[in-house]
Amino acid sequence: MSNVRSGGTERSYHHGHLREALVDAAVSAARSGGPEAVVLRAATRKAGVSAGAAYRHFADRDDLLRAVALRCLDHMGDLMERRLDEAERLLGPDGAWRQLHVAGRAYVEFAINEPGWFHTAFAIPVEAEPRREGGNRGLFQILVDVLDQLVSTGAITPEARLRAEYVAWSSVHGIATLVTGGSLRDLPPTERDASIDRVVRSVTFQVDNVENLPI
Amino acid sequence: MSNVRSGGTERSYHHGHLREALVDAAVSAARSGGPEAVVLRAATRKAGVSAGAAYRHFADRDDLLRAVALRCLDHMGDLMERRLDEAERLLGPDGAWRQLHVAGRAYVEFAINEPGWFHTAFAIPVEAEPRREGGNRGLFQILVDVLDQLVSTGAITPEARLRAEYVAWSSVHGIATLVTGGSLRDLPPTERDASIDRVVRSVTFQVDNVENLPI
DNA sequence: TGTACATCAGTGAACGCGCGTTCACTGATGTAC
DNA sequence: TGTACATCAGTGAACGCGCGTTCACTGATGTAC
Repeated sequence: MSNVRSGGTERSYHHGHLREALVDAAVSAARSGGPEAVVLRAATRKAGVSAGAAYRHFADRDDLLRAVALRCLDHMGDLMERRLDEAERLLGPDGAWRQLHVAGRAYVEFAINEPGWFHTAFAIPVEAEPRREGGNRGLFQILVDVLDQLVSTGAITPEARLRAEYVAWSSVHGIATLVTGGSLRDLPPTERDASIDRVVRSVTFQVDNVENLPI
Repeated sequence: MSNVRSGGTERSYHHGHLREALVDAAVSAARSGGPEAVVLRAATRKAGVSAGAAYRHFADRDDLLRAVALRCLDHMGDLMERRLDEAERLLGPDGAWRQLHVAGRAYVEFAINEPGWFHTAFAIPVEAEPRREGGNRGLFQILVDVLDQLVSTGAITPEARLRAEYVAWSSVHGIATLVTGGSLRDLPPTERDASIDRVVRSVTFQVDNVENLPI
């Protein structure tokens, strides 16, 4: 079974697409088990190949984990792009604000629906790959673009734009983390959703205000 | 060395405080290595005791990890209480806002100065212990109290108070996570600190605003 | 005050586990002539 | 078109590792009489 190619033909000595097959296997393990489930030997087993074969394609286990994390980030970026595309049709003059809102919501949506992938995406440092043809812009770039649009449409001042990515990202990443396995893991779903809603909405006010506090 | 009591007397067959000794050992391992460094066998070795002895005090490894996480949360709560106490002397009429600010800052301060403990604190679900004599109120209770004071001093409306803990906590937990080992791990320190500052300040606006957005 | 005994904290040896990684090898592929 | 050969992806056996956990045991402690 496992040593048969997708076409149904017997697997030859050379696999042909082993690298992808290993990443596929590990990505699917990570989906249910998170980063800990990214296990070299398990991936080779699933690909129907001996354990040592992995080392023709990855320097070590972390190298595989990085590849898996990239795929998880990619899935996340895909969802965000998709949600932004869907929202674009509905766009009014306050469009830039709504994009920020939609992007944030999609971020948390992904974390909730794919907690394994979400945690794997951030389990190891990866430097962004050059954008692939047909690929999404990447999480961070999407956020940057949306915030830049707030400035270019005059919704916020350039002063408010400064470090706004950290503000927006922190909120959304924080609620996503707390709610998927963190301390808020056991919130009842309706309360959980209301909280997410409150957090995502409040990002607007965070980004929009830059006055100084008394201290 | 390791099998000698603190008084310098030879260790007897019965350790006397093995549970604490094991937690101490594991807490100190977690400080530099995070939750993965909480290893039963290592803790017994450090306490100068056989591996099996741990099972007189902990059901399994997770049981030890929970005890360690509680201690980490406790350290965190201590820092927050301390910072709040220090700030109290300086308090003016806008005191409640400043308390929120100080508490948030202390949260991130802890994460940055003790990343191992910070990650261990949230590595496993723990239900809060009853408050010990002289102990702190616990992270979440501190946050709740501070937010309640915003209402009682009239700084925010009861409506704004609703789910404000999630909003405040998400921001602060998000930036702490991203900056300690997360995607913002490599931010240069000055930029990092400026970002933390921006995020913590912006919590105010998040909490203070509850208007509805167009969507 | 002394002795028998229950209690229970710690011993030490062993188990099974699955992992990451290395290495000399072998089989398939494709290229040069 | 056929043959020699270099290349390199995959084999399979082995290594060392340290872990969590169990178990029959032993030694110290404190309590009842």
